[in-house]
Amino acid sequence: MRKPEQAPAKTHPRPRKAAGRTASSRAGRGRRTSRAETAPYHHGALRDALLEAAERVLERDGLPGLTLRAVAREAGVSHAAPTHHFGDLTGLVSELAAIGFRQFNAAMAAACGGGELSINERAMARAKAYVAYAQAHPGMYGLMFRTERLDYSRPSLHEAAEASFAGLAGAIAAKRQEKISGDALTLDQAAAIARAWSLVHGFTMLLLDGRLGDIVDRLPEGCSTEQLLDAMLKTTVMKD
Amino acid sequence: MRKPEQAPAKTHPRPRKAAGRTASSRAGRGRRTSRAETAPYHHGALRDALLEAAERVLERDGLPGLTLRAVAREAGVSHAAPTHHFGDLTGLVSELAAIGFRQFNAAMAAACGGGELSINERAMARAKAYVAYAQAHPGMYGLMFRTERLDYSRPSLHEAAEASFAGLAGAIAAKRQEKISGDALTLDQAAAIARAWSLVHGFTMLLLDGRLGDIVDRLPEGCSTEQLLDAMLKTTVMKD
DNA sequence: TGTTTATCTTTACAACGTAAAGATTGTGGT
DNA sequence: ACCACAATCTTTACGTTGTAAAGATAAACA
Repeated sequence: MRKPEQAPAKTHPRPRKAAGRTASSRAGRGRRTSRAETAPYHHGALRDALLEAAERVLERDGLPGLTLRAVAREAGVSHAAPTHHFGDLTGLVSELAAIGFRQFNAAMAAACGGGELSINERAMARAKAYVAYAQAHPGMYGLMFRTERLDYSRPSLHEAAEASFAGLAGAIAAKRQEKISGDALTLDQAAAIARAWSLVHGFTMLLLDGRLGDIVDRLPEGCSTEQLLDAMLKTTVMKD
Repeated sequence: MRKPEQAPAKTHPRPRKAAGRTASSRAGRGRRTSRAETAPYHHGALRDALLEAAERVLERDGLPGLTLRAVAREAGVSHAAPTHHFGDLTGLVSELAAIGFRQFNAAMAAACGGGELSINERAMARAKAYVAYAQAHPGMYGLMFRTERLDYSRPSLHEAAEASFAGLAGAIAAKRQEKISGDALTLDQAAAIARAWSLVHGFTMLLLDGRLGDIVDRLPEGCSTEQLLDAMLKTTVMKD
């Protein structure tokens, strides 16, 4: 009864057999203490478990490996279980992206720290945290910024992504010592925001795609990508 | 027997039966044994026809619609025909991306024009051509810059992409009135190149993803994205 | 002319997303 | 306590995709 799934995966995808999951599923029906390690018919917190499994699959196998069935295997449930919680692949991916945006925002907020940093130092710290998050979680960052399968009409995703934008705009406003009136921008303000975001986002994308490799390889001895980022930002960030 | 191909298309994809296909005589060879109406078994120039079909499919249906079978349908051949010419989907996509890079480079070179522009004007023209190409061919641009399924070990793709980088680096060098010694860069030079590329690339990606919508909507009356790009570049491009 | 080779088609298979129906368990009403 | 109902998870099924392999056809070549 359990055989049609978890097939050998003969072609190109990573075999990467699911580790555990052997004697678990059909074991105890009688006792229902909800503390047992055995997987009962009702998981109890499958939705969160699926999202965690999805993040593992994403960072391990990359975006093309992030499939509904792979996530279900990773979580140890039937291949159709995710559908019930997320509707379809777009739903799962969008909820995962929302988590990513929250992590991302938290990382940048933490980098800004308390009040012991100057405005300029905070802007630099935020930019570095931006790139650092993407390097630490390339799968997540790719999911958030390069997938067409995101449904921004989902409140959780829309909200988390909006917070990301608001944080950026707020930082720019603080640097210019202006207050942004939520509904209107001058051309200069808009250009400053677009410039900062485009610069950091573009650098991150090119870096993750390995397209800056040609540049990094030609740097003087001992120069890292962080120094490159630093040098790149120094003239631009300082002048807004 | 079953007729698994070409009939159903029940869900979203377009049926779009092969239309023309009569003018496939296409000379090229000494012998024209091709019947006037019926398609000859041997196409004659299927490789190029597939690439053109792929570009049509891409711009019409987007990246997710660009499948081997869809391209074969568009070209009016069997679903396995592309495999013979490109090996696999990565091969087809990579060759198409190479074409995209060549179009892209040609567009930027044309925008720089002859010698009637100043160095700064040429840099601006190049940046605007960059964004304009992406807006005119969003599918192609997405294919070139956001797909993981590219095989840069293919000479055609590697070469075309390399030319893109060389053109950019050359433009920066011209602006700084330096000559770049192909094998080494100072940190300042590298930062200038990374800055220009990141800025334009990031802006383009955010624009195509609709993530600048919040900014554009808050612009003063009658401000277009071109003006935003202009304002964004003006301070930065001018100072390198 | 006959053979060989390149090109295209047919057939086949595993993986995928998704819909629908069945099985199991938690929950609320009486 | 009991039972109907709803939520959760599994099975089954279908159409899609990429890709391998074998068959058919036309061009090239001896």
